[in-house]
Amino acid sequence: MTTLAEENYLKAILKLSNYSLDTVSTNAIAKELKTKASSVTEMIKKLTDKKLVNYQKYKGVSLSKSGYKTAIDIVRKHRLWECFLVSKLQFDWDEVHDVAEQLEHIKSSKLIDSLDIFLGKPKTDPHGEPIPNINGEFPKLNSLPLSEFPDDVLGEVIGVTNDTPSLLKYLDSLSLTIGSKVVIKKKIDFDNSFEIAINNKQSHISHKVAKTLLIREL
Amino acid sequence: MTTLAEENYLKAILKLSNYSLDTVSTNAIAKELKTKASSVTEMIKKLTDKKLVNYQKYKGVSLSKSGYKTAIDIVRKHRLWECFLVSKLQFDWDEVHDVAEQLEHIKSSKLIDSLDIFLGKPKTDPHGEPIPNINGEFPKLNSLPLSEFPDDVLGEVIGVTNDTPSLLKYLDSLSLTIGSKVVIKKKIDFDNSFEIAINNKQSHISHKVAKTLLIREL
DNA sequence: TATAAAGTTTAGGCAAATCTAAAAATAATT
DNA sequence: AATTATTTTTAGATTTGCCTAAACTTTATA
Repeated sequence: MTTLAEENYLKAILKLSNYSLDTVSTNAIAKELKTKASSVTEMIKKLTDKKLVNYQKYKGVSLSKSGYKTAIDIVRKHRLWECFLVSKLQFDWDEVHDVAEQLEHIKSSKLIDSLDIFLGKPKTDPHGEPIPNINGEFPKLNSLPLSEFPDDVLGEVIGVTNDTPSLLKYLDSLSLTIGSKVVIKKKIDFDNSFEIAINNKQSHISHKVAKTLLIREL
Repeated sequence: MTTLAEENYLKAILKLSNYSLDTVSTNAIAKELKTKASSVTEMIKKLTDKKLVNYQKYKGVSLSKSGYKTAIDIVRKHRLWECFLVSKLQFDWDEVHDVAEQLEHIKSSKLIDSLDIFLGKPKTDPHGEPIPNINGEFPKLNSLPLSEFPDDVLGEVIGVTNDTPSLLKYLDSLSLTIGSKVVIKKKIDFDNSFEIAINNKQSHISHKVAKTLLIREL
């Protein structure tokens, strides 16, 4: 059985490895979890003992197969609970994160599988992030970040890969939400920003914001 | 903010005081939480510092006003989550306890109040236990334990004040579930047991079981 | 390629929550 | 009322997860 702290470490490693089995550095984990590198080293040892990660001193950690599955299950729970909060309890999409952060640690496979069915086995959470299925596999969503989307092609926003409330509020203010139609009009080389049309209305966004938007070609 | 351990102590004290502000002994708490009296003493000191209980050495503890409200809120959460599991996720009533035990510690008043509305503000949980409202008040349910119910009067089972799975399975096997019609036919003095009719079918139950059944006169 | 800088680990402590064993207070019994 | 039994508290350890400071590796730079 994994503790709450262990689960948060596994989740951080999964995120920093871009949902792969790639190696992640001690400092990166410390930064992600707002803790100290020495604490990370200690926890890595415990995770190693439990065979949840592979580790070599000074060389970084990577998730083991079972660590990967454990971490994916937490992501699955987090995203399903976000769906529940938004679609059943009328939460706004910028209010769900902290509560889902708690709910993701509830241990009951019957609970999460029933919830999945109750919600109609959603493929994405309210921010458009893909939800791993019961076997830990991600659905394929044929989408690209806006920052990599081709110019002058009509696309639809299907997700936001960051749920910082300030970003979500900003996007709301631009009417740049799930379902919005977007076209890249011009790329500004100087700062990598974008002139775009949102539902045919002219606008401008930074590269940092463009990276967070998932777009599907229409 | 209360820790998980603190919340479990408050809940135990509330239960042992019969949902009052009565004094409870150290040993009783230790037994309820399957821990040692010395651990209880230590925790009581912390709860005292946080003004959640009133305490005098060797004289037992009682909940303070704020401790009572905190404990009642946990009970409210526990019972609302049980409703959710049974009515929305198709759990059986004998499967909900362990999961609700985890869910009751999720901290978000918006979550629990939305859940309450989503469920239609239920007055009782799947075992018939009353659910405190948002102000911590119990609904009145005009019912009695079967052990105190008058003879030869038709009643309806509206609750079971104990959710041990073995009891619930036993009650299922007797068809003695919420909504069943019962009449006490005879009290057996020797062991305080009861001859009863369940939906007009003759049966026999112990005093211990009769105490757990909440009956409303029809 | 030596040396400085950055990253990582070890050593030693701290707080929360638990335990055992022993001491102290209260309650029960002769 | 004195003694025994029970209950409660204290003292001292243990585990988990975190911290700071110092030591050690690796990487970058002059």
